[in-house]
Amino acid sequence: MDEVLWAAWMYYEQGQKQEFIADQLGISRASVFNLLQKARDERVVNISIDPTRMSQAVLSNRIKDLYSIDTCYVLPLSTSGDPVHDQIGRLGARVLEQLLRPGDTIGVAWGRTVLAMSQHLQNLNLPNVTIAQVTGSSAATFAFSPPLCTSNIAERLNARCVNLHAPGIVSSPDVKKIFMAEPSIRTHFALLSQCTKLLFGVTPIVGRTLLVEGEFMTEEELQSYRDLGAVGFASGYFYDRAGQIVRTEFDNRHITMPLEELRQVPERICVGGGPGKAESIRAMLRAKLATILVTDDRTAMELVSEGG
Amino acid sequence: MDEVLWAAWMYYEQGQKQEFIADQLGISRASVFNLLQKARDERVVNISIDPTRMSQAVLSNRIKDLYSIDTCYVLPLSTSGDPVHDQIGRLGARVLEQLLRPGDTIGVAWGRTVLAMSQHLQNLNLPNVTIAQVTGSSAATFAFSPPLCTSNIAERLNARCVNLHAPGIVSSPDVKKIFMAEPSIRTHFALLSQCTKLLFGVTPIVGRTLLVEGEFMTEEELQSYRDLGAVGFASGYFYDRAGQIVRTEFDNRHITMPLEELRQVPERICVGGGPGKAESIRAMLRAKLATILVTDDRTAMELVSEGG
DNA sequence: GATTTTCATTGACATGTGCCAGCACGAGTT
DNA sequence: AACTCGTGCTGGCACATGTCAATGAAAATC
Repeated sequence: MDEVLWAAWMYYEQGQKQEFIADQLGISRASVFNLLQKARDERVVNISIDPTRMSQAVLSNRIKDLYSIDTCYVLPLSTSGDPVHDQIGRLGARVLEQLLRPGDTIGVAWGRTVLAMSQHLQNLNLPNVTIAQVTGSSAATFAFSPPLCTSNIAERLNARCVNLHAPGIVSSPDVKKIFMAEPSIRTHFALLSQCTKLLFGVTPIVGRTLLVEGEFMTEEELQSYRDLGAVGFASGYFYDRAGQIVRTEFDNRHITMPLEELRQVPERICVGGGPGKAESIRAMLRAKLATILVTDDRTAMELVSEGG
Repeated sequence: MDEVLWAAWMYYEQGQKQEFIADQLGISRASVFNLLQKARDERVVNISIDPTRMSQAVLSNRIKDLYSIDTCYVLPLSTSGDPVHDQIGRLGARVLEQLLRPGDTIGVAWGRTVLAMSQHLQNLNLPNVTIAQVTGSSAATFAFSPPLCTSNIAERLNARCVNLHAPGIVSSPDVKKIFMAEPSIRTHFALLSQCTKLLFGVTPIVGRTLLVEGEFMTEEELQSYRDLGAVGFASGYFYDRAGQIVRTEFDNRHITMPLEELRQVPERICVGGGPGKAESIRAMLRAKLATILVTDDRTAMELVSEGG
């Protein structure tokens, strides 16, 4: 344990060669390499890119102006092995790390990218940070479910984790009302209304979607939104191409942060990108759900080009 | 500029090889190397070690308990080319980066180690941080003078820099009184009393010292402190082996933060180490000038061993 | 106590990186 | 136009790093 630290210090801060360190510690150079590997794995060393730079590129600024958001971070997407949502999660992690302040309360939705992001966060240790689940859980348990996204992020940030102990969807509007009147649920929503930051993904609603596959809703329920012109879903709400929120009776059974309160949150970070998501993201931006966007360069190109 | 960013991202976040990046960008591998170099120089990438680990070692905890301070960071000192104060400055930089909070006001003294520290700070960008000079300047201009230490740190942290526009030593107590009554000086000292953190070095007062060489005081003035049993100087005050503050008429001509206010600052970080400093540091700790100590392992050993 | 499993450690080889001298090109100078 | 200077890019070599199968010591199992 201590050896990892010493090796890391000598290598990364003092710029010593592995061989020198091996001599000092009386072990083989290969072992020094292993110690350094461990140091990286256990995040004893932080190697990270200043995310503000990612928002200074030309593309970022055009998007920022075009959609009147506060900041846009654009990732240079490479043909590496990692899937797109993983790479975006990585940049999202850097962004959150930079934006995080002591005393923050962060509302977290769910999704593949949000989970990926949680996995790439460094272990930070700012005082008095709270991570709160924005949406109730779905019936099925899958890797990127709301409680998992929330608790993963809280763990990495050494923050208080507040899960929402309620289903995401209930059977009738009346049941929702009953739930919402419960003291423990009321407390949770009171906390949510205090959020200083919000974190969510986007999903288009064409073809097979996570919404249906995650047993969050049925194909029929989803279709009813499509019929009303919805093109995407983010932070708990559906919206159409023009950025208008689309509602059906489903909303009355959905236990999630109210739209008015959501829009009050000063910093609302949306992480999302990859092929086929551009249209959905464009509409989401028009709906003013996000103030900060983290995406990839391909999607960013689409966002500025077909100004449709 | 953009290329630096892309290369850095692909290399450090995606783990691509330089050759691959060279292909992508259509340049030679050597150029990619140069871009990465630039990225490191310009601090587009941050490579740093989590300093909390440095305070979890056995040695750190013994010092912490022995001298009743809040935290002690211990550096594994190697026989590398870098001088000791430079290495300690490096660790000090990591510590400050971790402790820094939005809205902080940081009082900065001066010294070789404090300057070294400023040079190793990353470019951070927390809102509303102020760096204030604790002591007036000396007549001679040397590299680690109070205004330089202050402004270097402020620059790196993108913080407001407030220099103290007054000499460190004046010719008589009356002149000090006149200075202290000046509105601009009063404003400065009002700011200092609001400090949330303090940063200073230590110097032993045997042999040729910076105090005399920096033309801060004369050899005779220094000797008068030695005669009264002083063994060190830190954050503007002399103290003896038992940790008692030692005063001479010199104090009445010294323009610096008052002792009572200094001890009110919640986090007082002392950076210092290297051969011959242990005794001075021990006495400084007894004088309760610091709450946080950053030092090297050799000095740390001395601090716990000869419990004199 | 013998046998198997696990795991950290290592030497040696394969690969990636750092460095430097030399080249090409544009800007400023005569 | 010729010259000089400065800057940025590149090829190729020396060296540093990453990888992996083999080794041996400790722990677990029988």
